[in-house]
Amino acid sequence: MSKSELTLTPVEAVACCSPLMREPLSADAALRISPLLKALADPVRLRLLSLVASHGDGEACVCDLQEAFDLSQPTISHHLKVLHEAGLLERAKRGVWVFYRVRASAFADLSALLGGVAP
Amino acid sequence: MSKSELTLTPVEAVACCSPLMREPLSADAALRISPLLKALADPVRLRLLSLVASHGDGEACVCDLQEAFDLSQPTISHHLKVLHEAGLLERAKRGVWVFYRVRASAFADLSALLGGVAP
DNA sequence: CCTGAATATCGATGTATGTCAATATTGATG
DNA sequence: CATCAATATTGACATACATCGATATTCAGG
Repeated sequence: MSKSELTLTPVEAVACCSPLMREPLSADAALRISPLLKALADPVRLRLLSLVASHGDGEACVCDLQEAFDLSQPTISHHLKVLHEAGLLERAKRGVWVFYRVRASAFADLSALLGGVAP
Repeated sequence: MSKSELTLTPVEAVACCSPLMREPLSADAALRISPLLKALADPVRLRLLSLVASHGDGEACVCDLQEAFDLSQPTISHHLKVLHEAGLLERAKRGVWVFYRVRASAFADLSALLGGVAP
């Protein structure tokens, strides 16, 4: 599929919003932002994200991540997909391995939205 | 049930954690933090929070909030309860009315967790 | 090519969650 | 105290989601 201008990842949808605390969020904006928070709002995904982010070189192979959990391989794969589709993780396939990397800007945007530190 | 010292609201559980990006989140910490994000991860609750925060005086009556939604009264009441139990909103009953107010520190903590702007 | 390893997808299942209508509770007021 | 208005609780229902086992896909080596 091509990436049209109309399909934003949840992360992209957040970047353009004034902080939550300054003015009422439109119903539309809320609908675009909530999937990003849903993606974050799971203990396994929080740890996955944190593991990737704090891994050497900011990149981690799926095989590195599985070991940290007592969950099946499909389950980990599912969670990584959710994080990727939300725009929080980048995917890179090298040989048989798949490496994930955190999209740093995602967290700056989220932090701006929530923290409300006005520019 | 009484509120013992051992039961923290999700917000209280976040305050003590180093940023997501610096070191791997423990399974335990992830379990304590995720309910807070779950509370946020709903479009209605995002708007409720934003409405309360941006309302005059930082405080809003339930009656003010209902009008903004095309949802039943019990549904709004339910969402406000979720936000309150997560530690994101304070409740104050005055007469027949109930007023909600944002717990400002909650967002500072969240922002610190996600943004990773180390102190 | 065939095999094995790494990852993804599929289908099923139990549990959590958003929503509503009905009802309960609480407080102000006649 | 009887009543009405504001909010909360309950019970029911449909949908979403986390998880698993089984299977498919993709790639490297022999």
